[in-house]
Amino acid sequence: MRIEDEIHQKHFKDDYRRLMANLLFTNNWVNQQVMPFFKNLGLTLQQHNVLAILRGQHPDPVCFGDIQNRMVDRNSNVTRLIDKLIEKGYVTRDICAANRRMIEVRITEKGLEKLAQVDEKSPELFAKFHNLSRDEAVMASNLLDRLRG
Amino acid sequence: MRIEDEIHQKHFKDDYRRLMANLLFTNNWVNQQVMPFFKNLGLTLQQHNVLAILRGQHPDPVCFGDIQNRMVDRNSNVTRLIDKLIEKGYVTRDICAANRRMIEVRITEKGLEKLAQVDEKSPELFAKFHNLSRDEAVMASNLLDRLRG
DNA sequence: AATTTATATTTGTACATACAAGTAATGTAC
DNA sequence: GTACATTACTTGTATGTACAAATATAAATT
Repeated sequence: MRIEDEIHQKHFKDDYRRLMANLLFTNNWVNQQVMPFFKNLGLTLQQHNVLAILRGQHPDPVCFGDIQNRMVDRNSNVTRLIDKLIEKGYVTRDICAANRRMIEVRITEKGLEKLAQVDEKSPELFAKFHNLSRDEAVMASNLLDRLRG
Repeated sequence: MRIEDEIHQKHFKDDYRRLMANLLFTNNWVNQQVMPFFKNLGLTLQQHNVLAILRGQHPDPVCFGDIQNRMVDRNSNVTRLIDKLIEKGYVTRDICAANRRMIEVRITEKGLEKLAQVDEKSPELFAKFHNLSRDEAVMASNLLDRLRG
């Protein structure tokens, strides 16, 4: 469905305004696909993002700053995200011996199991994106890369 | 800059996961361009969206349900958005005589002036999107339309 | 070594969102 | 015309975000 029809707007002032509206609208659409999926598994999208970053380095730790820089959503408050993940037993946190300002975060076995559970179900989530062919997905992604300059 | 480099991730499991990360990341990027622009003018993106919808029907009123359906971000709480806009004197609200459940919202002169002020400055905002040609903006927009199915 | 500057994380707070429940007016069925 | 359902908006609340200020450690400067 064209963005014009989605938001009942006859036309846009120019193609860039149309693209901006479309990006914001599509982001909401993506969130509506993604949020219930993760909610069912007892996670938020951001919590999952952190766990995936930690698995990438496992068994090495990752510090807060690095987590922040690797997150898709940079605005997340890493301190509070980690608090939640500790409550659930998915990560551990320790003060770094070499630099006591830094916090070493590691994923636990329980965290790895949760991620495995997510992986098992995730094809069901990504099926919702298969309205585009793989080539089109690549093309869209490249256009977004170029949009950001 | 490629999404891989933005979030320091070597590769994605497939092109659809890459696209999803890219969409969420790019949405944040867009918000970071857009938010300060509107903040400077004393509005939020959603408040501006409502005002633009009201101008489209001016001098006719628009009811809450229609505002909701035309908004780019459907999750906004229209009641509270309108409260804010009334505080600022940009809109009026009246109970609809024909159906007393409905609320008629209208943009004021002051609201129209504020929108004119936004319009005057907006080329400065949209210049940030000119890393894509117009044709590419159209192509990106069409891919997003098709992604949503 | 004391002072300043920079880095890494935490905390506070105002505001926004998601989602469920509540209220009030209208429409429908009997 | 009373009872029930539906529509349109409002309110409450828990959680999340944005942004600024605070803390604590380390590094650099004098």
